[in-house]
Amino acid sequence: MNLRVGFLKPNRLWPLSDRNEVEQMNKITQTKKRAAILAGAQRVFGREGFEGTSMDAVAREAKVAKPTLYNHFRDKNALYVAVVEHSLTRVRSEIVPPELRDMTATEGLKVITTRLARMFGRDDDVLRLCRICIGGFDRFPLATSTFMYNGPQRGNREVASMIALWAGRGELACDDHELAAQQLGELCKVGIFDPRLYGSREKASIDECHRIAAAAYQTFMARYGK
Amino acid sequence: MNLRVGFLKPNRLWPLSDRNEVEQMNKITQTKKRAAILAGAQRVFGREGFEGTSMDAVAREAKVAKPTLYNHFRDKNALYVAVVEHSLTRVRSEIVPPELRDMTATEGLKVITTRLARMFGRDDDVLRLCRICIGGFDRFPLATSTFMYNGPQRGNREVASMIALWAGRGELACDDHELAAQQLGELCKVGIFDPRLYGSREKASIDECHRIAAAAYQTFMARYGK
DNA sequence: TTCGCTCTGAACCGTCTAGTACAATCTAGA
DNA sequence: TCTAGATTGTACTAGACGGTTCAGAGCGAA
Repeated sequence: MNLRVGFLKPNRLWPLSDRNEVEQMNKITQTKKRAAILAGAQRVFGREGFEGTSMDAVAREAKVAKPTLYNHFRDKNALYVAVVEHSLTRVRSEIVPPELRDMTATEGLKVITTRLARMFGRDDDVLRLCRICIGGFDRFPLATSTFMYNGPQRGNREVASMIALWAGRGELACDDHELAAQQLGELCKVGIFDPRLYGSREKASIDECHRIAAAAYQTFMARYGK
Repeated sequence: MNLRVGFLKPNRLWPLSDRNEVEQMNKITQTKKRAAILAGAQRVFGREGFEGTSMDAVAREAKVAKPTLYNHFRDKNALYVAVVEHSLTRVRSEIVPPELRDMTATEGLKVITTRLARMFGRDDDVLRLCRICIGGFDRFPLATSTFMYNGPQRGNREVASMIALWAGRGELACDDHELAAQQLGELCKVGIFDPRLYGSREKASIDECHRIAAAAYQTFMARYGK
């Protein structure tokens, strides 16, 4: 792949700054195009991996002309990183909503396990994002570590802080909150995430997600409940 | 990529059958070369993915001339599938050894969790194989489903049958052996497998594997122990 | 309408890569 | 030593792909 940075034409969009107000007139169309490109690229990258994805394929999937791609993103690498970041912001869908702090451990953990199982079993964006990051860890270590930090680790920290809260209230018996949170997360993947990751099964049904969530809850409470 | 099947020269090796006895004289060298190619290809595929891997790179890694690659494997696809199969046979390293049947649940589960955690935290071949299969699920569904069937699913079945055995002896309280086995497996990944898969951490230390195994054991026994 | 901008489709360039051809060299048995 | 087959290095072909160029079309604002 040619990594040479092309000549920066002044009308290119990617700096996205230093634009006078007149240029805002087509902004809506532009952001629409940008969104279409990101969505299309996310699908193709998730399916084919970084090297397997051609810019022509992205253009086709996004129903956009190829120069438009390069009008919005400097090159394939930039598009890739943008896809990771974009997917991440969409995925950051509160596993731990604020109202959880007012719930008891038994109530709150039911909410958390249900949300987690549903994410692992049914969210296609999460799946694609994971595939993309696994495939790109070698070429884009920064994007991958951003994903790890803002994705799984952030989720774990949030769950761990809830567990700490409940433990502090005497509702759970747990020393290592971090470990407990990770165990809870893994328990919610059982049978519904890995097979999807390897492409060998379809999206789980809502019932199945509930079943897995309930099993995770039971096991977790057997260990850390009071 | 050109998928056209090339002309089959009669001295090509890949049918690996219909060979007269005289041809066996160089068999040792051949199998050595073949092994070198598979090992090298496994490394490169695991690092770079299918599309990111060039046959020249494999030849370089395996310290072999490019035509030798094609002397052993019809094309890149065949090499890829062979790598998956080969890694699988190596990886099929008894998580559930036969002597487990004579152990009690507490003893046996300690063995199983230790082996699982060690595999997830330290085995590079397993890691590469997972990456390869995740990256190739779309192009090689058969290879991936073979991997799922002979890898994770087979492991789960073996663990589940042991759990059933112990439950039958009254040492565990467990109805859904399959689910329990899957939960045990996931618990042994906690914090040591996913980060490696995403390339964001190194191999776990033996101590850390033991810690994770012990935590998995405790949680599992809290739920299913008597 | 004109101005300024983006989008489009197609053609194009340079590079990389899968796979092949070939002639020379090596290896092991007879 | 002879021989058959495997290996090697190099050079080649055909096609795919990243990225660019260009002329023209669409569109909102003044």
